[in-house]
Amino acid sequence: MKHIETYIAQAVRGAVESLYGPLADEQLQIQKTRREFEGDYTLVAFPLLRRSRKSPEATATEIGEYMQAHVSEIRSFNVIKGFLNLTLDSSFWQDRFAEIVADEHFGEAPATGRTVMIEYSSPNTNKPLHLGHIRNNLLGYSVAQILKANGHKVIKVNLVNDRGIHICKSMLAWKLYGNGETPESTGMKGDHLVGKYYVEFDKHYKAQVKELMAQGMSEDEAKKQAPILREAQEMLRKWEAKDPEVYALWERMNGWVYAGFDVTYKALGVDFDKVYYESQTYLLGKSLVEEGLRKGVFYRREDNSVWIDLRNDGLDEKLLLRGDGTSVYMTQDLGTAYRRFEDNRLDDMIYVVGNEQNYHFQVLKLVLKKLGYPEWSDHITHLSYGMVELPEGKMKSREGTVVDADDLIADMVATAREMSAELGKLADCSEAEADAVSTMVGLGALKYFILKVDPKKTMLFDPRESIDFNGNTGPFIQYTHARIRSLLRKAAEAGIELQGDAAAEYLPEEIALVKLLTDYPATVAAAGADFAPSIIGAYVYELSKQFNGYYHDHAILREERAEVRRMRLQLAGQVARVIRSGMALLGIDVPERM
RNA sequence: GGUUCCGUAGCUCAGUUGGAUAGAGCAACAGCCUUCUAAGCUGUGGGUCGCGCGUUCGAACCGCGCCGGAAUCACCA
Repeated sequence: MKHIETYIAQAVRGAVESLYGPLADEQLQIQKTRREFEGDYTLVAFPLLRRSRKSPEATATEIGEYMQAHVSEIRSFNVIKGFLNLTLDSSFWQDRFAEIVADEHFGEAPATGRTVMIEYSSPNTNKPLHLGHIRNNLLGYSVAQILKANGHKVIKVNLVNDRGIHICKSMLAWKLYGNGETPESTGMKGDHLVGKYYVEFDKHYKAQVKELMAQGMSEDEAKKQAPILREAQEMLRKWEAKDPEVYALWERMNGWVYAGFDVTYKALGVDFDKVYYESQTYLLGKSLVEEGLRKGVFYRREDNSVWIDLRNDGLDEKLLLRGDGTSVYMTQDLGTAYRRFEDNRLDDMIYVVGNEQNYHFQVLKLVLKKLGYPEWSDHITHLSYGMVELPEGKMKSREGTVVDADDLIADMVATAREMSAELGKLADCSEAEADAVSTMVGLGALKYFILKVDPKKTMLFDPRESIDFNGNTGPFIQYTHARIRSLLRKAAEAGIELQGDAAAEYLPEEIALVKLLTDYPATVAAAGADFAPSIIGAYVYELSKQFNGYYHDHAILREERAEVRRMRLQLAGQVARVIRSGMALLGIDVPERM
């Protein structure tokens, strides 16, 4: 189905041009009529005054009269100040509704042939996932869903930071204090067990620093000299040299972490088409650095380190390769970017990474451009998101104020369960069904809460108060869906035929719902263009809210006129369908009952 | 100090890319369940859109300058 606004715009343009002659695009301003005024679409007359040489009111009236006479879909119009409000005939909307019902792929754009890669999650393997990762994962997954709905081929990738000093810290602490503990022996999730030893390391490290300082060493020196840190650094060197014992321990403990992550990812409902491991990619990019040196884009310092000078671009000098020839973050990212574009013929590459990396991505794009790959540079998007803060301020792992992802998910589900029990909602359900619904609702609340916020903004998360199940929330939308599904079940039980002709007079509220439904494809397109799940969230909420008002005021199943009842059931069914579809773009499931 | 981002109701957030009287939810208060699920619906109160100047028919939105906050500017990843 074509976007209706485009169709209307063409009709209006035709009318205005036959009155005043050819128009530039910016002179034709059409928008949906605001709710407080009567009408479907509004033409702003001000930009046309120079052509009409009349007052705003006279211009708008003239166009309105012309359109009413010449465009069959226009039923009436009114003019308020310089605004021409056009009302379409209700048969126009009924035809649109019939199109929606018939369209099996409503809301999905046809294939574009474009391939987009999106990287998200990108965890370290030394500790479990936390609230910040949740925002990242939900954003990445949702944007991937939205891009698919926009007709792109999407490749979801994870880049796991599985190597480095942080992993060695956990490994060493486990070796020293672990007594051979395993996830099996302790019953702990693997990522939590490894995280426990990361904390353990920090404890001993701090104690050692304190002791060295008590012996008269300066703080800076003590922080460098603490034996346990030296040992961890030694371990990293051994790892790079592929020392069999260290390597085996590394593989074993990372294996625990991956098993743990898998559980969390599954609980969150996110997945990946491909997982990259930094241990396999960290050497990439060195040849690109060589290339940059040859081209004179980079330069080498006396100590052999390689740099790029970006001061003319408003940035600083940036290190690309260490003096000892080992790679840094930027080296690796250049390499992976190169490989990804070469291997996959990507049209776009999206990185879902926190805003603390804004500078990094500025540099990455500039370096690629200067290396002579503007076609990549221009198609890299850093989908930057703000921190999630707690009422006490920022999360700090050292102070134990981190909100653990697994705990949070479990809490949300438990709360949903309690709420259901309190409201007596799932009394006649099986235990398994009650579990499934509570999981959907708890996660729906969490996901919607996070995704409705503009990613750029730092957001506040109050574990006690923020997550609500009433008002502008995931459960509100899920509930709307469940009520409609209940209606349809009952209709089926009563043997009411839903298919077929449903010719009936539409109420204004019903036209309003149809209008909202027709907005869905354009909403999906807008969300895709901006990588903005929040646009979908706002739309689905609006649709639910509007339907709830309608549901409250009008009988649907209890309506006695058969064709009106059928039309209303069909309308409700399409609302439920679009809710389900939109929520799926957010990665949120909707229940049949709740 | 440089760069980037943010600032809208007591709180959490929208605001269709410059349009009409700036909107939701939460919290507060007042109502609505013998009738399709009350996780719902209706109503009341609540605003110097951080501040100032400019651009124009028109600015929360664009430009400039301030104020406040965040991130970053590492031979960490």
